[in-house]
Amino acid sequence: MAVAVHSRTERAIELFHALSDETRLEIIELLRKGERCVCELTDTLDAAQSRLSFHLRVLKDAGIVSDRKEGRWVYYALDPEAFEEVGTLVSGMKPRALRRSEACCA
Amino acid sequence: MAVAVHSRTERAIELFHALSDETRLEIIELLRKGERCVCELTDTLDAAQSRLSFHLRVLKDAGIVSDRKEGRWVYYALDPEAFEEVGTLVSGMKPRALRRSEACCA
DNA sequence: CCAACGCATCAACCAATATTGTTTGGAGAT
DNA sequence: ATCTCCAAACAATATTGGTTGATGCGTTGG
Repeated sequence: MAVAVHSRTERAIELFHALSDETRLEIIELLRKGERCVCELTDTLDAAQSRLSFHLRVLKDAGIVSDRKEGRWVYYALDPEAFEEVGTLVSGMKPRALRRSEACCA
Repeated sequence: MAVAVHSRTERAIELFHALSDETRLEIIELLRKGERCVCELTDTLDAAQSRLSFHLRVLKDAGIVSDRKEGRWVYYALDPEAFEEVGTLVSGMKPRALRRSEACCA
């Protein structure tokens, strides 16, 4: 499921977009302490279940979290690889020229 | 100009949002080669001037690019500090527990 | 001084995203 | 079986974000 062949740029957009939302950053901050079920996230974040479900899906599609089903609960956890990937992407965006290579527009 | 006192989270959102758009990533890729005026960006990216102006503002507000006025041209360049900042932010988001600390919802 | 240029800003519009409430379905428990 | 609980899926609405075209302002060259 969710195959989606990504260009490098599309992948960057997906990751950065997933990280550019307050609720999702709060989820990530919570999950840093270890995996959590949706019920605890809704309690802690005081958010409607359907809202969290939406944001968890965005994070999951981006590969930032993974989910695991156990009984009637679903546990979400951070995927460390995603953060490595973001780090690599950011490194590749740094300027390689130190200002004023040669300007355009003479 | 653009004072805006940011919480850590708000700052992260601003940065990630600025990076989550194709046009803006293209601008960044171009600027890696050195500073450029808006006119060259419009030519290279084949984008309307007002469109680029919009995206350049987003990047500038986020501190990702800086601008320099010279005669009738405005030159934009990447600000390396911003990428350090993003790197730091990402590092601080990595999970500190390696899965299953203690689960909730027993 | 005026016309052309380079860029920012604004308003209007359209597309994409987020929120809310409701519904559906799967897993226990009784 | 049935009831309860958890979470995903759906639909409707509200909000945000990006694009476009027009306008305005400073700069430069004639």
